[in-house]
Amino acid sequence: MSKEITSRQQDYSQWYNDLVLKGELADYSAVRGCMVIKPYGFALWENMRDVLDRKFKDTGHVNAYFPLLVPKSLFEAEEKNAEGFAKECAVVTHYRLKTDPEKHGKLIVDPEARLEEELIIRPTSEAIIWNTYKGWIQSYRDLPLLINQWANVMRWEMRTRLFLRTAEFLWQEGHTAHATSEEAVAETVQMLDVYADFVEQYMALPVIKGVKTESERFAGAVDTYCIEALMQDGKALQAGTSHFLGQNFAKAFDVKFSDKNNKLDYVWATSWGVSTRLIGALVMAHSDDDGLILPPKIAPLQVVIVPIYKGDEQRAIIKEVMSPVVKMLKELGISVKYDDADNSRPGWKFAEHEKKGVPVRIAVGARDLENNVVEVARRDTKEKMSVSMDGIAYYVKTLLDEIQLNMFEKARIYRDEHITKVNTWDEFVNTLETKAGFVSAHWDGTAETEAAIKEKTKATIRCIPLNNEQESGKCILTGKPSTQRVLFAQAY
RNA sequence: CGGGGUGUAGCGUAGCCCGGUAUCGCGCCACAUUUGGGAUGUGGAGGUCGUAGGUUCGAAUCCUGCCACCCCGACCA
Repeated sequence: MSKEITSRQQDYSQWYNDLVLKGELADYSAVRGCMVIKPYGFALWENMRDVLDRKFKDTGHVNAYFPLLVPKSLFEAEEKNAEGFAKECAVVTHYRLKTDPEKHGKLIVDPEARLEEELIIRPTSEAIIWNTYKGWIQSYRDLPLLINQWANVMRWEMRTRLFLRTAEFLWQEGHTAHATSEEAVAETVQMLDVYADFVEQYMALPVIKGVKTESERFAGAVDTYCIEALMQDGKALQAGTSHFLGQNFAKAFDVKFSDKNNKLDYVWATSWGVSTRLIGALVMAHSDDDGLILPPKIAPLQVVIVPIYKGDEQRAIIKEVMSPVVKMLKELGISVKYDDADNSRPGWKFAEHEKKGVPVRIAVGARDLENNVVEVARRDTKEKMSVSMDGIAYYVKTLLDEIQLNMFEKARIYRDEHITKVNTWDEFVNTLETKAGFVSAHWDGTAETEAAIKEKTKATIRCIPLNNEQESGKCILTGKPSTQRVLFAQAY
């Protein structure tokens, strides 16, 4: 059916690109590794952002904004953080251009305008934020400090992919400061729960909550908590992270507070973030060979109505009959487009809206009007139903909820079927090669073994699941004793 | 950054080896007939051939640099 979209089977990567480009989520730009987020894709991001922002505020956070540029001296203050990001930083060295004396109409960097101190385009904002917090925190009364920022960041990645890994991306980053370690850990876990709830309830994407191993940890963190999702090709994708930073940044930026007993101590910190990468996850997890399939709760457009008419008179009559339906849907909080544009035919519109993943389509023609029905088609299962006009808005509202649940269930079943417990190295390798997905296996707890497994199979430890069942076993590679299974997978 | 590939109208392409001013399809515009799964006919518009140089009487074509994109690696959210 689809003339434009490469099938998953044929070329999974190309399928993904086709969906993003032809689903009008984003476009390539003239800048290396940077994409243009198109209106439809940005509307999706706005919906996601709005839900998350509400959740952050409901858990006591406020928004602020910090500078894009970070002086190098601040950036290097927290050693591990600086080291971790150093090789992917864009650096501002000059503040002026001038006309090229040799080539008319061209500009060159003015060598006279070199900055005394280079400025780093933030790959993440801990440095500039903690430098600021130093001035804001003196007493336990100033704590906790619970701030989030919506921003763009830049990481000069070697190889970029639309939404999944772009040089510049949009995200939110929460940065909090607390009086005790316990409180900071509780915050870290709370925000992980916020993310998990959002991704599962709104994006209809089941996740596994866990903790990263040392080698996968955020640079500068004591612990990195994460949510991991599974894509349709069996690869895992890190959907969000929440870091317990201990006192590392407080020490690096000298942020101390007096407690109730007038004792001076460094504050405890967290940071947490999700990015436009989530859109990539959404696309890869749910869509099919006909195009995007978007979950109703965050779809830019939930319902499209396509009238089918012969001549202007019928077109007017159908519009007349359907306008109360449109009104009613809007009153129920449903976004709806009445697509009676005369420049394309119904079949074209059907295909177009399927490609863009609109959850519900209503088609209505003269034949339907006679019978007081409409044709309702759902994007997730592609089922078509003839439904009475009476109470149609409520029917659609219920259907949207059902689609949301169905999408989650389908993804959950797929995910659960792709968590395989293995006990030997052969089973492990075989599972990765033939089935993919998460592989649950014993590991001896060392970074060396983890690296060796990555070297041999490309699989990494995605996480040690929270509330993990404790059981004794033997490491699949070394045979050394282990107390719990961890989740391996090949990842994006 | 290493290996492989690509860049010609909005999209997909032919032409390149062997230099002589760009082919076809879709889309777009106008009109007509159409409209329940990507309509049909007739007429028409649209191109600094990624970009900057070089060779040449003449470059989409040959040479060099650069840029971007795709795939595979290393790196990474």
